[in-house]
Amino acid sequence: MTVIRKTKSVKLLLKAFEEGHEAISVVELVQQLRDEMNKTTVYRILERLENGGIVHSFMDKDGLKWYAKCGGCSEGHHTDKHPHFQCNDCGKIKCIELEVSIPNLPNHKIQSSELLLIGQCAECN
Amino acid sequence: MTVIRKTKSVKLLLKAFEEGHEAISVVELVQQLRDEMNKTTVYRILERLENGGIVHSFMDKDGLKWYAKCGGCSEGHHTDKHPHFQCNDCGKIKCIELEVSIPNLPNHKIQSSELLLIGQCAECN
DNA sequence: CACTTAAACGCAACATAGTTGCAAAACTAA
DNA sequence: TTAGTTTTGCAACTATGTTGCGTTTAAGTG
Repeated sequence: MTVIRKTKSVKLLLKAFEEGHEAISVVELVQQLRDEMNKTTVYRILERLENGGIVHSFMDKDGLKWYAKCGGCSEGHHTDKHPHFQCNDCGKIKCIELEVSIPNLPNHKIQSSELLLIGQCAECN
Repeated sequence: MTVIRKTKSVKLLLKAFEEGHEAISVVELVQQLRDEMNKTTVYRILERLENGGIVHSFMDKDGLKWYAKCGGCSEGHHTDKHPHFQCNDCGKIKCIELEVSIPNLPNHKIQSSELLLIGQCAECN
């Protein structure tokens, strides 16, 4: 089991996930923390946090990477299969805490799934 | 209604969608057609074809853009909400012709959705 | 505390997907 | 044929994400 050391940088990143946002894009994190740490560090810490089951990642409608705090993941076994909603107007993404039934495909082994809902959020509607 | 002119380049691109593949990444198309046309042309024709409802696009697990032939789209109204399956081993993607029930979110207007299933395909399994 | 070892970090350079502006070429319609 | 519009190629650019490597920081041990 890999231990994630709570370095100064790690703490700063974790704090970013505590502040209202449901999900944050890597681009925004790099921008937000540009005075505190290098962008390479941001990428590497996020990878560590994901491997450790602290956060999970997914791609948005434009192919950019986002992270959000996991609500039921453990190392090596990310059970989070909840969908994400991205607003076409403000671009924000939030986790939708709903179970989605994944279709069963003959001869296929499904390991994970990503459901992205796209539209207009409550604020922009 | 926009008419898509069947230029030589457009015909070549359309042919690429007829040959076995279910979905093709832009990267592969650019590579495949590199002697026939410029990559900018590939991007622009794909955009036209999508607006015309001939093909639809989506992002894969790595944030790369893929296209596939629509089976029920018309201009400006892409009704294709079927999921896509991407193999973790060979990387190929195919359209899954199944209806998926999209959850209803209060105060949200959902305009489209993308469900990507990730695992191992029949060939790699 | 001093020393050793491993993990984390910064920096610069790189790789690659996708975009833009502009001029040349191709096509359409009269 | 000519005039006007659309399409294409090319080069330059933007942006996300990655890699290698040397330096710093932190953890563990005697």
